[in-house]
Amino acid sequence: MMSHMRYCCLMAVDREHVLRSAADLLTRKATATMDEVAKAAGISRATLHRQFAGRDALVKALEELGLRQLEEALDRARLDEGAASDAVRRLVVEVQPVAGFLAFLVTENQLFEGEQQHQGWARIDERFAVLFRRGQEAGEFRIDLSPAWLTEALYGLIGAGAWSVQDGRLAAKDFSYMIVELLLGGVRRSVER
Amino acid sequence: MMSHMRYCCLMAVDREHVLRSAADLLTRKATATMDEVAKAAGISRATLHRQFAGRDALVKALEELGLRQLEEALDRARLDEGAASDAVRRLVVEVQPVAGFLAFLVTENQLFEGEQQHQGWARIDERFAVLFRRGQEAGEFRIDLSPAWLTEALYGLIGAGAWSVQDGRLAAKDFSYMIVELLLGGVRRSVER
DNA sequence: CGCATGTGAGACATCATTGTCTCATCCGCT
DNA sequence: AGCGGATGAGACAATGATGTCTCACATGCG
Repeated sequence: MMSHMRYCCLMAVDREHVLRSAADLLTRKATATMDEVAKAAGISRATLHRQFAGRDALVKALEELGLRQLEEALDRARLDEGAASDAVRRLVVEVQPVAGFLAFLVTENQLFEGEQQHQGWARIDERFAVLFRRGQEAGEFRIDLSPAWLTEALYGLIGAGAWSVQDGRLAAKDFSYMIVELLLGGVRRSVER
Repeated sequence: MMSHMRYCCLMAVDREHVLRSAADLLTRKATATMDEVAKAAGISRATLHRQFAGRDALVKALEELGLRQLEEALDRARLDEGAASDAVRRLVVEVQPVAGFLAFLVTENQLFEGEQQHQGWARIDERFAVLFRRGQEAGEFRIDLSPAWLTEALYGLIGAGAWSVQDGRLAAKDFSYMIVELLLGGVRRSVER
């Protein structure tokens, strides 16, 4: 099988592109139809159904790809090296390309009503929290804001950033600066800056 | 008309309660059925349909009430009085009761596909931005983070907070502290604290 | 008590979405 | 040119949501 690695128009690439546009669309309009998702991706509904059995399969694939890419971004950010502040900076930079995915996943993850919290998500939560805890123990971060809250807050900021970029209210090149500076330093002017 | 102000079980109150539970539910599960919305509010689907012609009417009412309550919260916060930092603090405190609404509105507001951005929303945006600009001009806030971004970021933080409280990851009493401290001071320890 | 109003439960037709199918077409490859 | 694989367009039934209806019941009021 797979004797020909040449693809007709696009193939493995297409799958990712489809998921990317689906995430973009579903982030804004969670009730979007399969037909709308297909059109947003520039393919027909038939092809969409060939790649993903149904809406559930699409969302699951969306989660898997998003979580995987997010984990890869965290790997690249080397969260356990150097100063925690710098690690946060690297983290946001690496996360930017997947920020759309992250925004979607954050809003959609509790969609799993009674089921257990997707464990892949818990792992990512933990990696964020570990970083913040490390910064606290190193005396670099304040200790009156819990790692769990900082994790949620960073999700929120990244989502807001992705959102703003998508709407043209924020230049993509300012994405990481705006997020990191606000998260680390806050809005208040301080003498040490 | 309206000769009897006595209500059977609840009436005007009920409407608000319905909208409140609808916001809570739809924030978590945007694809929720009218039937689910009705059950979440503790009423029958028939009654829900009597109060709101359909899903669109429900969402529109949701927006109107949410925006109105949000504006009222901003009024109470007296954003133009005293130090900008204190105004931010009052703002978050006043917004907390409507944070669920706000989280819903933020995610759902672009649901209006081609139509114009709901103008009521633009007004609220502006009030936030004015506050941040005032803080900057007073030398209280740093000037390298644009008021527009700070507005979006605060939405994100409030949403994350509402979200965390709803899931029990954050105590309701810590809501405003966690948000305000992070927004104003950031996570980095600084000498002036 | 009798009436009016609002409600819950359910039946029902209608509509939209979904999932599956077929068929014509296009493109890369041999 | 001929072939294989993938696609787009559309038909189709099945499913689910929606909107409207009726009826029985409860509650407040005169």
